Amino acid sequence: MTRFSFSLSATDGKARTGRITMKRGEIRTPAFMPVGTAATVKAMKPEAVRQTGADIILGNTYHLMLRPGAERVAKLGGLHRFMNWDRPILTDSGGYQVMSLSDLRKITEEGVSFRSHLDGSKHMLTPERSMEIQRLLGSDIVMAFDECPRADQPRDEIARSMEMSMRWARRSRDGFDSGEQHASVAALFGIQQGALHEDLRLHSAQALQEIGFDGYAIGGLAVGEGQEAMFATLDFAPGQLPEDRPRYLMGVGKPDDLVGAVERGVDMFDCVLPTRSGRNGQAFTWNGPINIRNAKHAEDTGPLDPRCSCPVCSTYSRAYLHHLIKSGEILGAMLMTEHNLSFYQQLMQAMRDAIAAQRFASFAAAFRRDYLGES
RNA sequence: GGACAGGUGGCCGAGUGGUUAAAGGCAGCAGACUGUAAAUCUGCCCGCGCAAGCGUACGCUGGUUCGAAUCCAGCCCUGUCCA
Repeated sequence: MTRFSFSLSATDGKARTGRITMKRGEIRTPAFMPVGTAATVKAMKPEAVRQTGADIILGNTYHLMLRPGAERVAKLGGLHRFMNWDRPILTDSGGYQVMSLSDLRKITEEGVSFRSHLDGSKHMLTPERSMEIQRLLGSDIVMAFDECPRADQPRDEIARSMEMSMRWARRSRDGFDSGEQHASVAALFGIQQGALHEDLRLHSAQALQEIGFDGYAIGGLAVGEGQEAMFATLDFAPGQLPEDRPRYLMGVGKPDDLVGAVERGVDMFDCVLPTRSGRNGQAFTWNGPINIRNAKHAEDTGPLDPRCSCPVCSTYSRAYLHHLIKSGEILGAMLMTEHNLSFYQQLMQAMRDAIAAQRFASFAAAFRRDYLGES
């Protein structure tokens, strides 16, 4: 059985649909991967995550190395067995925490030293250690260790950071390959940086291709630059990456971000939005996001979204969800998360179908009309 | 009937002469969330006004004072205890 293969079944404009085949299962693309940072997609049982249509979920190197610890997870049989998810898992390398925990870390050429946000203890993350942790976790898709810089950095800083991330990509490749047994079943993705600059993005794409990866991620977007700037970058960035490899836009995004990115040639996504926003009372619908806390839903007996086929929409009213979320009830977070993840998967399926049928442009236009309220 | 304690904005609760339209919390009304330090965070929250501002307001009535939620008197009410 193949370790990793990617095949396209149809393209429509720049949009592509196909599948990634791995030992633990298939990933239909374009794919949305729910985020399960700490060995759990928050508020969801793994079997419920699967029922939403997810083929693959995320875990996080940084969080899992702190708690419960990578060696402990390995001792317990790996992340899949630990959390009861037997399909592919992609693990982020800790690169995002270089940005999100910027007050708690120090960057050197060697790597990044973190002070734990849990207990203040010191931890070093290098490309080599990140590869080792992801191997101990038993990750199927391992991400190279990179630095994800904020959007507001000057060009010089973006260039310096990107160059270092490319050196770290080389070290990630070497570190990954040295774990031969794991490398025979898992895949390694490189991460393009360069923010909004076309020449830096190109330079980064070329550096990654010289090293060679199973897939290529677009990093450093959706970090505060705004959708217009992100789309402007996506007008060229995916095309700088190999056509025959999956292209993964990291950390994105809102439903309209996903449609716009697929339109520009992206194959994979992950984002905390459907899970986090769900817990915070925001539901995504074909007619745009709604805040279920709003008083106007208090006596609304209808579902979150009449066009949604998820178990939540076929069973529970907006009025009930309004009550649960306002009351801080755990079930509210569970049901909102389940709906949002289901909605995201229905959106991905609709995009895959539209590409296969060569009608992506009209699908996207209809989606925007309903979702954004455009005429 | 007596002795204590207490009555503050929808609720709880700080405040004991001016810097008090009155801390803080809750409730309420909105907003944000993009490779998860997030079941989190932010704003508004007496009335009128875009605003400056004006008007009301700390149980009630009266008093002291330049000035009172804060001091004094009487009254009303609540709680606990004693009869």
